[in-house]
Amino acid sequence: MKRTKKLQKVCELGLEAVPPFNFKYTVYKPSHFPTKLEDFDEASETMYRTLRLGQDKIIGLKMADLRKARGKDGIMAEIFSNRKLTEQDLQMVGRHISYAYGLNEDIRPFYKSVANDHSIQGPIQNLRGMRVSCFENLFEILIISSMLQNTTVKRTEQMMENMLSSFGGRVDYDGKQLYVFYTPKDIAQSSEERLRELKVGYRAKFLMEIAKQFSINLDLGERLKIMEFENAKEELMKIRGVGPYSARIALFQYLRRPNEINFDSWKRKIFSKCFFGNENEEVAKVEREAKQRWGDWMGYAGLYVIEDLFVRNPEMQYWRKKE
DNA sequence: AGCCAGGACGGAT
DNA sequence: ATCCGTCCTGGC
Repeated sequence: MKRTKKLQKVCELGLEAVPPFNFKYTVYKPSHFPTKLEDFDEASETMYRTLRLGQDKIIGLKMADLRKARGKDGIMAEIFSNRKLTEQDLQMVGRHISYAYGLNEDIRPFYKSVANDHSIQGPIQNLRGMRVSCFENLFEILIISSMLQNTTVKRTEQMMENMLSSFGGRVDYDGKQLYVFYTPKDIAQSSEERLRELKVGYRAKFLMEIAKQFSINLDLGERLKIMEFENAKEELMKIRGVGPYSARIALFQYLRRPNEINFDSWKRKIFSKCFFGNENEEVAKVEREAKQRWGDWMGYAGLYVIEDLFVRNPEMQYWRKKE
């Protein structure tokens, strides 16, 4: 059991976003299964989230709407840490937040491109300014994708919690206790048998391989960011344990490619119902229809539909856990 | 008890 | 190119 680290407040960082910007639903996605890596406080509309900087610096963030503080679109981030931070460190934190939440992306071309599709206008009105969020690095998002594979969300949550409580760091700041994601080395130094005890099943082997890859290949994520999407997809699928499903998650979330979406079991049902009025249409048909309506913005449109559904029906979380 | 769902792989076709 | 058995766990 790792000791809890107390973090002290270092400073604040105001990060502007290209308008329109929806703070709440950019930093907080109701459809995402909860982990103790972050905590969204509904009452104060504040997002707490941890981040690792290099080997030994741990960051705790407390993020709020920049509009409240300065009347501008963006994020006001209070930064907590276990170490003294240099100017360069702060720049890295700022860049991470900006990229993770797509603050510099202009999403108006998306709205324009789907203006003729009636079915998406409600979600766009309700969530206007929402972007894809991916606070994870490539290693982390691939671990999460692996745990989403071939199982139910309920079990994914269990696997995440088991792995985080065994290998993750623990921090305490501003009255919140959160985990910090483990590093590739933390896993690589462990063993497949140990992972199996944490109920990750046959994934143990894959998780171990991914961890070993990333403990050698530290900048794979950055390399993929400057590649063509199709080449990046190929590179991702060279990693054992990463197939089309996981690659798509990484492409959509981490690389921010706007047309990627997996019509997995529960999304297939939702979109089948949405397009055809019944839950039973097959994946290929659902995918064809989505492509037809939303073209290259298929992933983004899907995100708006799903998040809107979860915002309006909080009980969706419980429905999905069974799927 | 046995059977199934959920991705990825690897071997067979 | 497509199909099939296998990996693992929890739920029926």
